[in-house]
Amino acid sequence: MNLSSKYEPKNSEAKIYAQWEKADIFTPKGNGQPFSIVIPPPNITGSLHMGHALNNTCQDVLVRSARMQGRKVVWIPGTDHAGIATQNVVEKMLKKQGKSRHDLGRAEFVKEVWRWQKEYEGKILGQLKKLGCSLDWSRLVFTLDENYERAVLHAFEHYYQKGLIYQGERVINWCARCASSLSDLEVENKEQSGKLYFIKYPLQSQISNLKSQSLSRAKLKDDNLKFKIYNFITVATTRPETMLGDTAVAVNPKDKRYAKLIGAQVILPLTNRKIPIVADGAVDDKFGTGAVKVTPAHSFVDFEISVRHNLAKIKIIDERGRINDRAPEKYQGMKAREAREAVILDLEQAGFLEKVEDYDMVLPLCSRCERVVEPLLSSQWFLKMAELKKPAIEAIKAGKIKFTPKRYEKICLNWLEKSYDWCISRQLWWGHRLPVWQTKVNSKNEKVKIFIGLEKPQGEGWTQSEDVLDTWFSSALWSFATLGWTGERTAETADLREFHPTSVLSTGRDIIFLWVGRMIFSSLEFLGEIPFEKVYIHPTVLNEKGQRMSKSLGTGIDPLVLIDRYGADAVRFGLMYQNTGVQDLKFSESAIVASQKFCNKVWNIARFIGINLETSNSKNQILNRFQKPNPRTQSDKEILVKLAKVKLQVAKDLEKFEFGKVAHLLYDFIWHNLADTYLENSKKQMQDKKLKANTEEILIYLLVESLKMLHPFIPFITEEIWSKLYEEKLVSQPMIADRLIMK
RNA sequence: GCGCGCAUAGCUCAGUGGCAGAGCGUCUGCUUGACGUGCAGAAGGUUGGAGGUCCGAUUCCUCCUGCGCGCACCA
Repeated sequence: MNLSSKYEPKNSEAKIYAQWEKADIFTPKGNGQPFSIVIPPPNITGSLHMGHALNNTCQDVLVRSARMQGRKVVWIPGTDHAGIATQNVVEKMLKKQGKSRHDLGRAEFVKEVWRWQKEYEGKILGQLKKLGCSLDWSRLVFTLDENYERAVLHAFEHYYQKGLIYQGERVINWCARCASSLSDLEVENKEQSGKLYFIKYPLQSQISNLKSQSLSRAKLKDDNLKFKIYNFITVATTRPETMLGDTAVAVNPKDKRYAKLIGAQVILPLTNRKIPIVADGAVDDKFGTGAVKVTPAHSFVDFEISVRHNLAKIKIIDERGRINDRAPEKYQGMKAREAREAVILDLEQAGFLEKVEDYDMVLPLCSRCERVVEPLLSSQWFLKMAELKKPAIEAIKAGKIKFTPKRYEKICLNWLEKSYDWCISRQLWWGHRLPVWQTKVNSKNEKVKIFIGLEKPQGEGWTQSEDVLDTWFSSALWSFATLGWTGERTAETADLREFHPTSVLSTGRDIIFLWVGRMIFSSLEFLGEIPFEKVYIHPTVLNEKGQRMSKSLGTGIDPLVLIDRYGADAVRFGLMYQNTGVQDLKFSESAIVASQKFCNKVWNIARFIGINLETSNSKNQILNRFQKPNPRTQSDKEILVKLAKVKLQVAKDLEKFEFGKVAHLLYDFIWHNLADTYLENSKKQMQDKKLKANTEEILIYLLVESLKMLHPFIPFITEEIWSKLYEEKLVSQPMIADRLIMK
C-alpha cells in the first residue's frame, strides 16, 4: 500500500465521488431490511448554509452506516419550490433590473422563476455532492415536478370531496408587500416599543342612573363642532387607525364598572356611526381601560367577538395596506401608517384623545420580508384541522413516532392539539395553482359556481383560480410523494411499498409545525400510515457570537469555503464533533481545524501500517484473512478489548442519534488508544521476531475496523485509504463491506 | 404570562454520584521506525449562586440569577 506523504482532499474528493456514482452504490441494493430517508428539501432560494451541512451530514452518516450493515438503503434527494420565499428572491432580482413581476406578467414571471430554479437546484445538488452525500440521484424530486403536482392536486381534491376544504371570509394574516395571505406559522412576532392610545367614544343613549348629560345626535353629526363630552367610554388601542372599522365596543361581562353600559350605544368618532357595547369573555378587564374597540375585519380576536355577537364587519384597509372607501373620504387612499397619524390628530382636535402611553408591544411581521402583517378580512381557502389532527396525535401518543431529543415530541403534540384551520391559499404566482374552476351562473347573476377538478371543466366561461397553494401544502406530502405517490389508485409504487414509512426524518426544530406535524397527518390521511418512525431534531447552527447564521446579516459561513479550505471530511467530522444534542450549536471553525488534523492522523496511521505491511512477507495473507487476530501481549489484548467496546458503543450511540458522542469516541480511540498507545507499543513488538507477524496482523485488523467505523463520518479519506488497501474495492460498497465484517 | 433548553479552563464545548477532560490559544522541551496538521510536558477551574438528598454532589432534587428558544386572544 502506497500512500502519499500527505493527503490532499482536493485531489481525492471529486474523483472518489465520481467512483461512487460509477459503482452505483447510492441506489438500493440487496435484500436487506429497507432503510429510507427523504431529504428535507432545501428551498431553491439560495445555496446551502451550515445548518444544511450539519443536517445532511447527519443523514449521510445514518445512511452510510445502514448501507454498511447490509440494509437496503435509499436516501431520496429533492428540492422545494418554496413559493413565497422564491417568489420574493426573484422579485428582488428583478427589482435590481428596475422591473416588477407585473411588468413581466404572470406567465413570463413564472418562466423567470423556472430559470432561477434550474440554476439554484444545480448549485444545491452540487453542494450536496461536495459534502459527500450518498443520495440516490436517480430518484431526484422537485415539488413542482409533473408527478408531484398531480399528487398535490389530488390531495386538494380529496380533502375537498371529504368536506375538509372550504372557502371562507375570515380574518387572515396579510402581507401587503408580498400581496398575499400568510399562515400563522409564516408570521414572526417581534417585540417593539410603541404607543397605547386611549380614545373616548361618546355614549349615545341615556342611561337612567347616569347623571351626566348625553350627547344629542344632531351635535355629533357636525364634524367641526367642538363639544365637550360628559359621557363616554374610553378604549385603549395600539392601532388607532382601525377605529374607522369598529363595529362595537366590548367589555368583560364580569366587569362591574361597565355592567350598566352593556347594550348601550356609542357614537364612533370621525365616522359618527352608532355601535353597541357588548359583553364578551375575551376581554381582559385588567388591561387598558377594560373596554376594547372591536374591529372585526382587522383583528383575529375581534372577528371572533363579532361572530358571537353578530356584529357587522367593516373592512377599511385593503390588500395594498391602504384605507379604502368604507372609511370616511378624508382617509381614503392613505397607507395605514399615514392614516394612524391623521386619525390621532383628528381625534385630538375633536377632543376624543384622552392620553397616549408608551407601550411595549408585539408586532407581527412577515417572516419572508419583515413587513408588518395586516390582519384583514379576506376570502381564502382553508383546510379543517379538527379531524385530520386526531390520528396524528394518537400516533405520537402511542409512541409510533419517536422524537429525538424527546422534548420535541411534546412540542409537536401541543401544536397539533391546538392547531385550528389552516389557510392554504396564497395570492402568489409561483406554486401549485388551486384546482378550482369558477364560472358565473349567467352574465347577470353574480353567483359563482365552483368546480374542483384537475382538468378544466366542460362548458363555457370557466376560469381557474388565480391563487396558489401554501408551499407547505405540497411539502406535507413529501414522505410519500417522493416515493411515487400521485393520488391515483394505480400509483402504488414499489418504492412506496418498500420504503414507506421512512425510517428517519432529520430536520431542524424551526419547521416542526410547518412541516413535521403536517407530514404526519397527511401521511395518515392518504396512506393510513405514519410518514416516518423516528424524528431527529438537530441543533440550530449559530455563529461564534451566538447569532443565527444569516446571509442577509453577513453572519453566515459558506460550507463550500470550508470544504475548499479543509476538505469535506474535516467539515463533516467537525460538525459531528460539535453536535452533542444541545439546542444550539455555536459553530467554531477550530473544530474543523481539529478535524482536519484528525484526518491527517488517520492518514498517517494508515501510512505507518501500510509501510510495515509492504515489508511483510505475509501481506496478502493478512489482508484476506478476515478473522479477528489473537492477542499475544497485554498491549494486544487491551487494544482489541477496547476496539470491541468502541464498536459496540458506536452502534448504540448512532441508534440514538448521538452523533457528537460517536465522533468523540472515535476521535479518542483512534488518536489516544490506537495511535498514541498501540502503535507506539507495536514498534517494540515488531522488533521481536516471535511477535512481528501477529502484531502486523493486529495492526491491519485495527486499521480495517477503524476505517469501517470512520467511513460514515469521513467517507472520502477512508475510501482513499481503503482503495489502496484493497485496490479497486470500495469500503462504501455494501457487499464488500459486508464481506469484510470480521467476527 | 405559560413551556423548554443552557450555565464546567481565556474561547468553543465534552464528561462523571468517588483524583475535573478535549480542541483552539499560551508556555517549555523534542527531526523518537506514520504524522511539527506531530511527540513529551506545563500553566490555567471555588464546575453560575443558595439550599436539600447522600459517607461523598460538578453530576440527582428544589429555589434563585443570567443567557437563549418556543408558544399565547394583551386590544
